[in-house]
Amino acid sequence: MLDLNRVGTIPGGLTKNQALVLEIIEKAGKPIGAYEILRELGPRGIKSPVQVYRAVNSLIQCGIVRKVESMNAFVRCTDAHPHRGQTTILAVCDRCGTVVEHHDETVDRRVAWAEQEAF
Amino acid sequence: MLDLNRVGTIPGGLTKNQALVLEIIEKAGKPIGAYEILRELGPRGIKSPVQVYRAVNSLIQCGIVRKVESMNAFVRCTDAHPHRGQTTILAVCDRCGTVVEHHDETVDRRVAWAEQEAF
DNA sequence: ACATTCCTGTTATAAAATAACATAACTTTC
DNA sequence: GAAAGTTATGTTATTTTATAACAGGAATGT
Ligand SMILES: [Zn+2]
Ligand SMILES: [Zn+2]
Ligand SMILES: [Zn+2]
Ligand SMILES: [Zn+2]
Repeated sequence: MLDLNRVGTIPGGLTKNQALVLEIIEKAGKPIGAYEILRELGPRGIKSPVQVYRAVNSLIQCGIVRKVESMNAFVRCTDAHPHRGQTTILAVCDRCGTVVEHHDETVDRRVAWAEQEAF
Repeated sequence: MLDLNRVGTIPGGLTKNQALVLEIIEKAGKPIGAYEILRELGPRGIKSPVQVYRAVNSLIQCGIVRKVESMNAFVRCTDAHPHRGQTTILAVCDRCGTVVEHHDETVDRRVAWAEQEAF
């Protein structure tokens, strides 16, 4: 499971727990915290935070989920794309909480310098 | 204390605790967590997390300290500038942890759209 | 079958942040 | 200067977020 060659695709090759967590994140439609995911999945057998965190981290590795650092929450990526090399900006709506992901090439150039300097 | 008209200036008008916390953040020279600040200031009378968080939040309001969300840590702003209206990018060095703050006008333009849409 | 690797479950603990309440200090206003 | 209002402080307890450590189970390749 967790095929790194299929980064960004909507995979059928997800683990049971990974699929469960992804389902909840998608259903939410906006950033959702790990413990809220846990509550939602309690009735379906997920009983501890580690299980959620493991699944979420796998999904992030896959490139289909992002962490919104400022909210300690996780959100589904809208389209299939690799997060490696391409810098992204997350815009979070103050009202409804919806997230729009920008793939800003200008920022890429700006950050390129930083990467040269090992940032 | 905490004069919002003097945002971004190196103020003499800081509270005792605010001054203590700022001193530690400055001495660190890189992002430092609230609980590490607490440990450093224990010998000087700061005994609880709330005290640190209160001071740090005030300093952020003043615009002289920033939170690095991805690290749960706080860093001194290198130069005096308002954080309102001007979007900034924080580049964190993988090796030494030093932070460089970019004031990217291009990003400003990009985000302007988002603000129009109430993001 | 055997070794390897990855996913799983469980318990306990760490790390980060806030809630709630009481007191002290500093300003205004009269 | 006394009363009232505001802001900073101290203290205790609790919540929220995240990881450590260990044991068992399922898949995969040889
Ligand atoms: Zn994405
Ligand atoms: Zn909205
Ligand atoms: Zn700054
Ligand atoms: Zn460096």
